Amino acid sequence: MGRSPCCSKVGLKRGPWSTEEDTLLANYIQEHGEGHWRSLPQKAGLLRCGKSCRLRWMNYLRPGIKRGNISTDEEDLIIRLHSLLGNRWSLIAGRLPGRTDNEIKNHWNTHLLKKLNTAGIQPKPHKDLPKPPKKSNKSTPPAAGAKKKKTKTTAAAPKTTVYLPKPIRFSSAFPRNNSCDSLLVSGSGSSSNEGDNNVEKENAVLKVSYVPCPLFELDGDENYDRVGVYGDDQDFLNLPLIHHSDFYDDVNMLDKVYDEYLQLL
DNA sequence: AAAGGGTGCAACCGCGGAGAC
DNA sequence: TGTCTCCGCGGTTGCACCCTT
Repeated sequence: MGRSPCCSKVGLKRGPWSTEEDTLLANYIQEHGEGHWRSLPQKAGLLRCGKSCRLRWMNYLRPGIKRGNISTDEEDLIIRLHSLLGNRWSLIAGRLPGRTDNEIKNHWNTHLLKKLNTAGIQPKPHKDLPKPPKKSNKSTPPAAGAKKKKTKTTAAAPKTTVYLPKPIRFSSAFPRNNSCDSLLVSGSGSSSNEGDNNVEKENAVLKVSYVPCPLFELDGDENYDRVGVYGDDQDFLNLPLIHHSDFYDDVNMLDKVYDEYLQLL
């Protein structure tokens, strides 16, 4: 195909953005709106490539961006969403208002991964899962792990079904307060002293939080989809779990996970 | 106080999807 | 149907800052 580079690198500035550049970009977007990133730098008087402008806007300049201080609740949610979605940072970010995919990705790689490792958990995003079906909706991203060297989806791919379950609450099953402490597993033994051993407690939270589940697809608005990656005739709910877990051994548990997720939102 | 290593974050890179033509 | 462009995504890198010795 001979894809041309997104921008000629000759004469374009790289590296950290100056406040002057930020101002130029922000002013231009305020006036003209987002989009047309390729032509934006020239029009805005920036010596940057469009991708760089877009990234700067999305991750830093965009109104409503929260920076730093990711709370434990947010961490918890990230872990849970990651267990559901894998490395689909944009989807995860979409569930955390004011957070960017880049920030979440960085936080995951620098903080949460370590925490999980400390807790003896090896996060396994759904690399081995079948790819989610392409939705007609443009917002559907590719499956995590299907990024590099991925082959084009075959035209003969089976027709897929998108499930749109109604949220059903199971609050009694997973009683939950703000910090999800109620999800602590008492099986590991001493949970007698409340709030004393923070590390153990945190690890327990992590152990519960990071539970591999079948793949879910979130759409852009406040609805959610359960995406069947299976053929029309197959009953998604009857399919076995792809990742086995001590915690989730039946379909009801999946619904509970769903409910937890909804409650978190 | 200085050096070295570690950490965290901003930015870049390369790829694929989607749409236009 | 094939090609091209734009856009967005996830993985990776570079570097400034922080911490330890």
